[in-house]
Amino acid sequence: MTERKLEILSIAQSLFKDNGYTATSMRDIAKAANVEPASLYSHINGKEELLDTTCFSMAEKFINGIAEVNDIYFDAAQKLKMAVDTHVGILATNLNAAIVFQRDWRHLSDDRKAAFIVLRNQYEEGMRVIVQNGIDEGLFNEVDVKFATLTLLSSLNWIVEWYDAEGRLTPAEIAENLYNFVLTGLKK
Amino acid sequence: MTERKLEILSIAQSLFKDNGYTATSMRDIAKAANVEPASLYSHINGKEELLDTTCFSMAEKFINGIAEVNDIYFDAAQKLKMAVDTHVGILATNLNAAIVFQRDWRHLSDDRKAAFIVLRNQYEEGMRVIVQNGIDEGLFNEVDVKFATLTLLSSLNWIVEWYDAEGRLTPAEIAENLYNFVLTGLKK
DNA sequence: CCTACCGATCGGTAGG
DNA sequence: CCTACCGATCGGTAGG
Repeated sequence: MTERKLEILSIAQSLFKDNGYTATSMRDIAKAANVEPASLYSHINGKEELLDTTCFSMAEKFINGIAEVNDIYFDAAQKLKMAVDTHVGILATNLNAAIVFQRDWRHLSDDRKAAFIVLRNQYEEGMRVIVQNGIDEGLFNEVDVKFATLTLLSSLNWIVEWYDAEGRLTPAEIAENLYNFVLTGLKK
Repeated sequence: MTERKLEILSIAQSLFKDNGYTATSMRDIAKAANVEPASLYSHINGKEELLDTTCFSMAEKFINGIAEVNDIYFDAAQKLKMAVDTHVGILATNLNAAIVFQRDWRHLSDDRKAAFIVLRNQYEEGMRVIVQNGIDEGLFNEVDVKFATLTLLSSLNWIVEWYDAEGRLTPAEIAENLYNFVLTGLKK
């Protein structure tokens, strides 16, 4: 990927984040990139490529992250901490792309969408393994694994809705708060 | 609101849920309603009215729900249970509208969006009050209230992504699982 | 990276 | 609820 292509991708992600993929036109992207609309096509094949690259490059980061965590032989509590840390880190350092990845993958073409969902399920499965490990090791309560993992992931994913790089919490602090909350709950 | 208008609204919500507000055209809605596109305008003022009505009628349901909970003088744990129950109930019985409400409020016009955000903050504040009550009453740990409420709400909101009316869990069971999870966490 | 332009589709209106 | 139609905008191409 050339530098200019990366620039255009980054500009597009910022616009997609603000207005959504569908409501962002190639003319909007061109304007933000200070070129004529037609000029974009010497760098990219079309609008969907921008969405596709965003969704799949993010999916790859998440899958590599969870694979790394599950390759290391610590107990489930430590693995969970690492997974939460990694997840929050990826979101925080790729915030625009993360929002697009979460919100607009539905607008991929049918076959690409199917491929995306496979990766998404793969990641969720990696998380479920950690929760199941925790139960097997006697560290976690005997919760409904599917349900608990979904709830955990929802907390992780919602971060993009309020995370602010200039806010009072660093990604590491967010990850720690989240980990503690998921582990011990509200009850005194 | 006439019966036919409600029908059109319901059809629109179903299409918005599948393809998003922006990617759904008036022609799509007309086709699904078995009328010509121009005929829709004898029932509604325009496309945005469909989104507006959806977002604000859902917001109203949520705000009424939390107000009702906070008006009843039980302890924070019971209030939280009621709030979770109510929230899940509203999502489950208005699933299409709930998805649109969550995903597409960003496409409201600027002033309506501002009004919407006020209502949204009002609801979040209602939830924060419950969490704060719990801490004050010595029932909950001294968590970061803002953070905990956001995490709680994320779990509640994410339900729409996987809830299935024909699935194995009823809304009441989902609410109970969620409440238990948020209260006690994973750790044994 | 530009000028010039394409066919398709958009939300919406006039008038009945 | 329909026919007929509007101006605007869409993603993208031809050719340089």
